[in-house]
Amino acid sequence: MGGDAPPLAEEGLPPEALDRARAVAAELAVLDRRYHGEDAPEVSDDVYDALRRELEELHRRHPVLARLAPLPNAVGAPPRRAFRTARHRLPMRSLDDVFDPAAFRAFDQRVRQRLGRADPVPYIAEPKLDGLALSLTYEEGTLARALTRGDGTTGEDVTANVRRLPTVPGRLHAPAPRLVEVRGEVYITRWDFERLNASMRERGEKTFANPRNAAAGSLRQLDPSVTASRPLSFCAYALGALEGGDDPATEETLLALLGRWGLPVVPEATRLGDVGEALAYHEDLGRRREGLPYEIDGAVFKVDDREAQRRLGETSHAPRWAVAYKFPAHEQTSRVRAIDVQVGRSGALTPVARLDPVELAGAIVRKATLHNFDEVARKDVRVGDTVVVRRAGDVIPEIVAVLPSLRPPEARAVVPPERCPVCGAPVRPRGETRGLYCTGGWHCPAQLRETLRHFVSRSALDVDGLGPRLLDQLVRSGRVRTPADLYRLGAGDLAELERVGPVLAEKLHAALDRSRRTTLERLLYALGIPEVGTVTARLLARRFRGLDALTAAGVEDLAAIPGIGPVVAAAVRDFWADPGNRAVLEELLARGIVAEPPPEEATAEGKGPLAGRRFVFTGRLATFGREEAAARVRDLGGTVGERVGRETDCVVAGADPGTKLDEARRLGIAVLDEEGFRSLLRSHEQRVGND
DNA sequence: GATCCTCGAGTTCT
DNA sequence: CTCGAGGATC
Repeated sequence: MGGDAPPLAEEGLPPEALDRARAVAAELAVLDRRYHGEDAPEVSDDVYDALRRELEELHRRHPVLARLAPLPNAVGAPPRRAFRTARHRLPMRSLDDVFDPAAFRAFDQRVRQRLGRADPVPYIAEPKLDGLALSLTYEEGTLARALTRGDGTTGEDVTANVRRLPTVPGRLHAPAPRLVEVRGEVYITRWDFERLNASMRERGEKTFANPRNAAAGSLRQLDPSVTASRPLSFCAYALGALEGGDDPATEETLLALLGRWGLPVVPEATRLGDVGEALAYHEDLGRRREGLPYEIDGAVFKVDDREAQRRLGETSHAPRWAVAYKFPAHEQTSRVRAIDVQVGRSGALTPVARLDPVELAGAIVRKATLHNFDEVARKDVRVGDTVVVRRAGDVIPEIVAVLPSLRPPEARAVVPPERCPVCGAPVRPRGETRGLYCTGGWHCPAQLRETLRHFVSRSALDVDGLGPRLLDQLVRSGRVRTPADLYRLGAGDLAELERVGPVLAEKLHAALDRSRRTTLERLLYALGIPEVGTVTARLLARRFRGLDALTAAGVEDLAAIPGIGPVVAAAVRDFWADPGNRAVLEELLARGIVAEPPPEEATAEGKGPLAGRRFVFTGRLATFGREEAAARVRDLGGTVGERVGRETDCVVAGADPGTKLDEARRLGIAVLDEEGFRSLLRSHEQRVGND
């Protein structure tokens, strides 16, 4: 066999693997050209890396693909014509990447094996700044030439621009060798980046997508005076060619030498004794990443001993003695397996992309919302597409963009459904927002289940243990048709559900029973009145203090409440006007729901030591939950907001604070840590107690 | 009528 | 967290 097989019928190579590999290789080549030829690549490094890893993985699985669809010469792009080009004395290589501790340990293993050492090898570690690599040649101590990396062999001559950078010395402080090539990174701090973009916006110019693009774009200006006006920083981290001087024995002494020459040296560089310390360094840097003044995408580890470096040598594209240990990507590529349609409690139909699982900022992401069908159309997401996925604010996955060149030919655009995918009821657009809604109401199992989920949620009636799976069973078996039906269930009924034994049934029954005693504002929120969330529910509860007064209230009475206008008032009115809603409310009350009005003091406004003061919480508080903390503030007459604005008086920051803390600092708003907050409460609560 | 802020509603994963 | 839109304010 095999003798007369056609040349391309390679053993076990599925044709789709070949197609995919070729498509990815072609896309990488395009990105390469764009990245090196212009300054505004459409996709981030993360995306580029993800595609490259995918192709490498295909090569591993089907080695023949390495020949049929090779990795494009990673840094092989024509430099921009406008700059003169010059060859590097020594090629500027890239570094191999690793992404997890196991791969880093494997790197260390290889190093020690090649060096024939059983004992630990010390490393120098430094943050990997997200900027633009630069090579500076000093002759007799004077800056003679500055080259970008270019394709690694040949770079662009940006000497005139670099001479205008305040952090690059024109002359080295003595004693300098006859010729030395210093390598480092041009970058821009987060703060400078913000300011630069702000001023570009003011002048109506295009802003930069990220600090790296800003640094690259600013350095590669044809007019050096423009470069001079940009807030570029530089730091040095390596030596290239060296003539007429002593080669330092270790990376540590090398960095010290760079410093003595008057060059800014890469910050946070640290010598580490072994792998364990290296891993700890990486972890620590990752924790501090967001707080650093510049953007980094990982850490670089180099064997400290330069003689050992020489013995290790290099592969065709990277040194064997160094590695870039990158942080988990904030952006990744994945493929859309399907586009599901979810039905929310209001009947809203939401398209959700089911994705090939990818790790993103430390979590495995399988789904990403597409919000509505307009968005699907605008982004033109199709089943089978390769997409760029990001976790917005490192939390909620979103599809940033589609890579259209990787679209398989059979991918078809998604058609918005005409009938609810769950209950088959017709679908209608609602209002101006062109979202689609299922018209099935509580006959639609999905709508009913989501309504119940809201009803038992923590801010509503807070029934512990009644999750979506159980609710789904209750709905589908017909045991529950309205929220009030929940209170008809006995422990026996609950025990009939799948995966519910007598013990759990008893617990659920008790939880339901407990939830009967609640507050008016919780009940109002639980009912799911359109336009009424927690805040509006509280306003209504404080003003009317009872369901009879509330259901009898006219639109004018409602709209008279500050914070409630005609739209919300009408929504509340309409809700009570619906006989079905009234029936559910009556039945809830008949089944023993007791809604406590808010305490009298809370009704009076502008009282209490914190009256008129607005608090916002961010981060995790160790000694109480967010809700409890908020309740304590309100007890003292203060208000609690969700977002930081000019109205905010005080931000309370717990562990791992979010962007709200930055916003507070920016606006110059008082910030309390948890301890400060507790003592504030203590002092005021005592005074109230003593009255 | 424009502008700024806040609220509601939808979303993911641990 | 983000979006869109309601409400308050000038």
